[in-house]
Amino acid sequence: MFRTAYRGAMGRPRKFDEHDVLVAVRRQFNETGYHGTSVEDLSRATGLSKGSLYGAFGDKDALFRRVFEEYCENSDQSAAVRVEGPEEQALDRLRAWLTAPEGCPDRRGCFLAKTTAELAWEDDAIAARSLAAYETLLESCRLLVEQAQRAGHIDPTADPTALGGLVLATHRGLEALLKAGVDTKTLNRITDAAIDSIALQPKRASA
Amino acid sequence: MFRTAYRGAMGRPRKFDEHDVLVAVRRQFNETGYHGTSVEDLSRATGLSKGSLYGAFGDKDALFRRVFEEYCENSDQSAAVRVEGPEEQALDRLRAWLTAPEGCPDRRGCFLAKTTAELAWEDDAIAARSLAAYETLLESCRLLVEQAQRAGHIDPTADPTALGGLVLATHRGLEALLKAGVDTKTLNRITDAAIDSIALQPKRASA
DNA sequence: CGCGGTTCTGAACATGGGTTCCAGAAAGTT
DNA sequence: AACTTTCTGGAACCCATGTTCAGAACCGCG
Repeated sequence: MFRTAYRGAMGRPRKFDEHDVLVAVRRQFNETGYHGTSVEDLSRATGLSKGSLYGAFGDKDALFRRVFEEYCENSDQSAAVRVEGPEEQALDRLRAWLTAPEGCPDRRGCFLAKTTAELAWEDDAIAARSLAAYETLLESCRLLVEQAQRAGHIDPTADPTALGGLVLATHRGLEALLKAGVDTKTLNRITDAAIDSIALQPKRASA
Repeated sequence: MFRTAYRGAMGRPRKFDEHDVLVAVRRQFNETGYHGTSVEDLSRATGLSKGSLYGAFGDKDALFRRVFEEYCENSDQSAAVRVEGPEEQALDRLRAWLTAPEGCPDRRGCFLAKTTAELAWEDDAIAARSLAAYETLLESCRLLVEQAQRAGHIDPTADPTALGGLVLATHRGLEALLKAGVDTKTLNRITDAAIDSIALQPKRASA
C-alpha cells in the first residue's frame, strides 16, 4: 500500500537484477520486434512472470520505452569517443556506429534502427527520439563533409547536413541488408566504402 | 459455389472496380502500415463492407499480398526504362527510382520500402520478394560501379555488388528521412549527391 | 413474375494477447 | 516466532480485431 515505506518492517527485496532483465527484454525485442513479441515471450526471456513484469515496469509499452530510452542514452554516450582532432574524432565516431565485429548480431545502433523502422508508423515520439539519438552522428557527418568540401573533394554547393543525412540513411538501410542475409563482413566492407566515398580520401587515380 | 459460372442465371454483378479497390487498399496500407490498419479501416477506405472484402480477396493477409505483389510487378516494369547506352540507362533507372516529384507522398518504391521495413521482422517471403524487386536496380548499380572502377573513380578492389547494395540501402534510409519530416526537395538533393558520389563524375578540384 | 445464382452487408463469433487480481511464499525487522 | 511488506505466478478478465454467416439485394432468364 505504501510504495516507499520506511516503517519498522522492511519487506521482501527484489530477487532479480533490474539491469539484467532489461537486457533480456531488449534482446527479445531486438530479435522479434515489438509486435512480434508477446508479454508471454518477455516473461519467458526474463524468467519473470507476467505479474512481476507489470509490477516492476508497468505495461508492455512502458517496458519498451524504458529499454528504448536507455538504449538511446547509451548510444548518445558511446558516440562521444575521445580521439585527437575533430575530424579524426568524427571519423572514429562514424566507424564506431557503423561497423560491427564479424558475426555479431547485436551491432551498435541496430536496435535503434530496427525499432524505428517498425514503429515510426505509429509512434512519432519514438521516431523523433531515435533521430535525436542519431544527432551526434549527424553532426559528425556534417563536420566531415564540410572538411571534404574545403579540401575540394565534394561539390561545394552541396548541403552538408543533407549529406550527413545520407550517411544516416545508409545506416538505416544497412540493417535491412543484414536482415536480408548479407553477412557482417560484407556489410562492413560496404560501410568502409561509404565512409571513404563521402569522407574524403582523394580518389585513386586508376587500377 | 461455382466461382466462374457460365450457367443461365448470371447472379448479382459486382458493384465495385477491383483495381480501384486495390489502389485504395494500397493507399491505406501505405498510410498506416500493415499492423496499423484494421480490416475496418480498409472497409472504410474502400467503401466495401468487411464481408465483401473477404468474399472478393480472402483474408487481410491475402489482400495485402495481392497489393504487394502487384506493386512489385509494377516496379519491375517501371524499372525497365529505355534510354540509349547501358550507363545512361542505368543512371536513368536509378534516378527514376530514387527521386520524386516535389511534395508527392507516393514516391516510387516507397510502399515497397516501408512495408519491407515493417514486415521483414515476421515474414521472410515478403522481405525476399521486396529485395527481388530491387534486383533490377541493384544490377544497374553494379553496372555503374564497374564503369566507375574502370574509369578509376572507385577503389578497384571494392565489390561492385556490395556497392550496389549501398545504394539500395540508401534508398531504404531515405524513406526513413522522409518519414522523419525531411521535405522531398532536400531528399532529392541528397539523392542526387548520392548518385553523383557513386556514379561517377570525377570530383571537382576545388571550390 | 418467379427462380437460380451471385454479391452485399452488418451482426455475431472466435481468438489472441495485454492487463488485472489475488492467494500464497519469501524476506526483512522486532 | 510474529508481523509487515513486497514479490511471485498463473488464473481470470477484457477488448480489439480478424473472420464467418445468414439473410437481403440484385441480376438475367424463362
